[in-house]
Amino acid sequence: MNRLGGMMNMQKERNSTGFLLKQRAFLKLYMITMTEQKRLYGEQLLDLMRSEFKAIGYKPSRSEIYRALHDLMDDNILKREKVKKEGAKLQEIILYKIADADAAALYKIQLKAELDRSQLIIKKALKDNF
Amino acid sequence: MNRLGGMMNMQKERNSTGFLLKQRAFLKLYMITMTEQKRLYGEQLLDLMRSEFKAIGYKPSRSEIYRALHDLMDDNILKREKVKKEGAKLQEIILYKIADADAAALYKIQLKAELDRSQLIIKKALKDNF
DNA sequence: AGATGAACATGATGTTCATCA
DNA sequence: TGATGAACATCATGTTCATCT
Repeated sequence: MNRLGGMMNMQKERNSTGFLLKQRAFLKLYMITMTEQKRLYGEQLLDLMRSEFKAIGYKPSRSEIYRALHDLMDDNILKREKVKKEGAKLQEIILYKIADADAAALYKIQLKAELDRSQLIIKKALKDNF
Repeated sequence: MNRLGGMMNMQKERNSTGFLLKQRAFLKLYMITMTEQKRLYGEQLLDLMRSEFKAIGYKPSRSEIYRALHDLMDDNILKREKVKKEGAKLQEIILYKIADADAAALYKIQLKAELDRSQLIIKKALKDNF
């Protein structure tokens, strides 16, 4: 079916039918921005997201946060730094930092477009149906 | 786990984590509104949706349209009417009409809330990340 | 042949369990 | 014992196939 066998998979990040953006992408965007502002580890990022969106009624799951972070490492946008958690217990946590600022910026630009498009869809639905 | 065994499943229509509304619900809303305005059959509803959203880049699949329609019949919001398609071929099509206007109105109210909430999520993301 | 719908396949995401320091 | 992540389960949705007039 694919005429050029060597054409392979660019742009995985896509909604085949083009409906609203996916939660995973949404979370990746937030993980980047939050990491730009402050070094945090997974559990903190989860708590922060939940408290931020509590009023709106959105409560992301723990796994989805970790999956977003792992994705961003695969994309070479974030990198990890293992750290001994200060305090009594010797526990290891994983702090994230930006690995490639340009790649991060590019991803954000793409997500901006996705968010704008999603907003258009919702606004149109509100106009058409109410 | 469930203290009251007889409590059973009210409110199926829900996003467990409360992210954006699902495509199915979005299409059900449109199917109701379009049917209020004009009696149409499945394939026409599909074409209409696709042309309406072509500019935005959203192209719903045929099956998802039919699933939305079937759902609405299960909900007793729409009902069907088999009709011989006028023109040469004797072909049967299925026109939809509102079965219960109150139920339709109620569903729309609920979807309005879902759309508003989704819009809040997207607006917040635009504000927080850009 | 166009319209409908079921069957099938996959993707997105929630839930549970294991591990590690 | 809290943090991390993998394994598992399920739901949402796209694709393919069958049927009927």
